[in-house]
Amino acid sequence: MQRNAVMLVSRIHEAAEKWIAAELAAAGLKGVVPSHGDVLALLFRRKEATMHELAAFARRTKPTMTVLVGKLERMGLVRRSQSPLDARCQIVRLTAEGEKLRPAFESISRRLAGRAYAGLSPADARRLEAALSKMLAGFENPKPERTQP
Amino acid sequence: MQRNAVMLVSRIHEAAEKWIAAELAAAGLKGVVPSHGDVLALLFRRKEATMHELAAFARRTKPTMTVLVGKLERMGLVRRSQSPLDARCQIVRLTAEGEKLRPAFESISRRLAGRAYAGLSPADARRLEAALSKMLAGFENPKPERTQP
DNA sequence: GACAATAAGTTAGACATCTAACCAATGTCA
DNA sequence: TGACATTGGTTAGATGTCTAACTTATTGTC
Repeated sequence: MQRNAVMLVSRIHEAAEKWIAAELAAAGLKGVVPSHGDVLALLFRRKEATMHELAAFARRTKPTMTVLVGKLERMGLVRRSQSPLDARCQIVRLTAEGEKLRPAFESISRRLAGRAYAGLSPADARRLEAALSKMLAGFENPKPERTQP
Repeated sequence: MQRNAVMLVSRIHEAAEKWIAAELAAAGLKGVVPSHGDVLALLFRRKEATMHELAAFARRTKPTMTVLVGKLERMGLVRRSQSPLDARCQIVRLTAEGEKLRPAFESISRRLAGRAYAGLSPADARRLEAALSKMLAGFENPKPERTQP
């Protein structure tokens, strides 16, 4: 098994998603996936957001966000309403029920970071973030590459 | 936007998957996702494999592998046949058509690594892999954690 | 002001992915 | 040997995700 950086990144991503999903289930949110978590995370921070803003924040497409918010609405955690300023926009807000989840979310978020950085010195953590940032830039801003046959 | 390690890992994972899918499409494999690539990668290495082995290698469930191999079979890249030794096992092999893809795959794999490590010194790369390995272990072998309210 | 262009959302359809349930073949053990 | 457990694989159904096409509302331009 090769253990190059991309493989490691993939496996960490999958393991982290699984861990988060398990924590959400333990908090009473069975069937909630990390993307739902992103939606709630923005609403904890901003009180309200449009579908478009939620999609951008969660880095998902608009149709996907329609599905995600639809589920959260059926679960009674958020509420959708039409914006009075722009009739095209749907405003999404937390319900009282959704607001109750804030402490559980903050706890999960804190423990996630703790787990990720466990065993790393602050200097190691800084170097890790720098290296990952560089790696991300390499994928997101593709330079014209030297083609190797 | 927070740029902690988990967030960076998620974004790198998504960017890398997108890059790989685009490269596969450019190589004439429209609609082929990285998981299909994992299937082919093992077959390039081993000539044949059971569904179970492919699922373990790609870290996907057996039902998912049924779907993935089904698609590759419809595309004419692999062939399924029953094992003569164990009637339960399906043996999956590359077709001649599938074998033709080997050079393109090796090129993509090489360029992927090049892109991931671009701008990192060998020492940086080593430190990065060590840190990521530690992080992965933290998620996959969850230690009993100190609960923080 | 009329009309094209843009923007916000949804619907439709496809697909990878999962869990649960199932079938068939093999292994185990009294 | 025969009952039971285990293993390999598929089927069924649900869901998150995408692209393409569409609807409706706003904006920009002549």
